Amino acid sequence: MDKFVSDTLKNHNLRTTSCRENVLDTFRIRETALSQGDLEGALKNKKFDRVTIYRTLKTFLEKGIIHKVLDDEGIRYALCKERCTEASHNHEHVHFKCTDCGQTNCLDNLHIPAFSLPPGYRAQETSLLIQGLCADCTQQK
Amino acid sequence: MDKFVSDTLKNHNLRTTSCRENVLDTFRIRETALSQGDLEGALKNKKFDRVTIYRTLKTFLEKGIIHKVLDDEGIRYALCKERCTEASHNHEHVHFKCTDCGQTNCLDNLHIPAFSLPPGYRAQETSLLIQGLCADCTQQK
DNA sequence: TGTAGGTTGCAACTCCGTTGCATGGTAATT
DNA sequence: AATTACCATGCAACGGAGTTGCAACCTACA
Repeated sequence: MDKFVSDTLKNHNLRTTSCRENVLDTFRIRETALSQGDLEGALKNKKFDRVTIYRTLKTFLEKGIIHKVLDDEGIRYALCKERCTEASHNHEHVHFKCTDCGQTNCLDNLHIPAFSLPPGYRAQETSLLIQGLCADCTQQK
Repeated sequence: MDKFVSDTLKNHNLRTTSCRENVLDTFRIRETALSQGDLEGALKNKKFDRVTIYRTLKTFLEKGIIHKVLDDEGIRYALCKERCTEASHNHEHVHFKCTDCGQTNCLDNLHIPAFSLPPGYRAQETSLLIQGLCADCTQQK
């Protein structure tokens, strides 16, 4: 199994199990946001119970290994970059969803510009979802 | 029934039915984002079938009367402001979810600052979700 | 007031989120 | 290498939400 996978599990004090290794490896290889259904499909030959995949995702969320990605179609998950740890989860997320190929990716280099909230409001976490055409799909037009 | 309600239905070429009037009126009164479950609860004495409420929301979405609001907990819906019409739906949404009281509101006065996408990317629609404490909940701390 | 066509309620199905519990597996200790 | 405490898994089960088909009903207009 990949070094990133075993290291990640070890660094977050998680037991290395087949399901966790496979889920994490799928995120590593696909490099895009995945839904629970995507994972079930990708690992269907491994015969993991859907509850196990559900609990694996929940555990990874709690540990800060992945984070939620939201769009019109529902909830997906993506790997957190180095900036996220269990103690200080990254409080700013920028995601791009291509309306053509359907892929959703994190734009880690893009930061949310400053904005001013109404009086009395306090921001703790912000996420920006941009929908449009990704570079690959733009070229094909 | 409220004038806003009957006008809105008429302006979008929708027949005025009891369910549509009540759903729209609930949005008008509550002034916050509502889930299908919220609406079922608010209108449970009216005995509308949950499929009817589901279809009402779907119709309102298509007509641009409401729009989806997404956060960790799932999908909610909120009234679109004047800026949205069926032809040109507003392509920028800013929502604030209070982590204390749980309410989600549109921040119509707040615009998403400019940002620059990676080469080749084209934005069509953007939505910013800010989570934190709203003015009411901040005061109570 | 009658009619055409849109709307509703009901049944039914699927998918996802969630929990309890018994079983099985991992990792630390000896 | 064997033991063992505890965590992880699979299975069953439940509720909620999304979705569709269809017959009955109701709105809007002539």
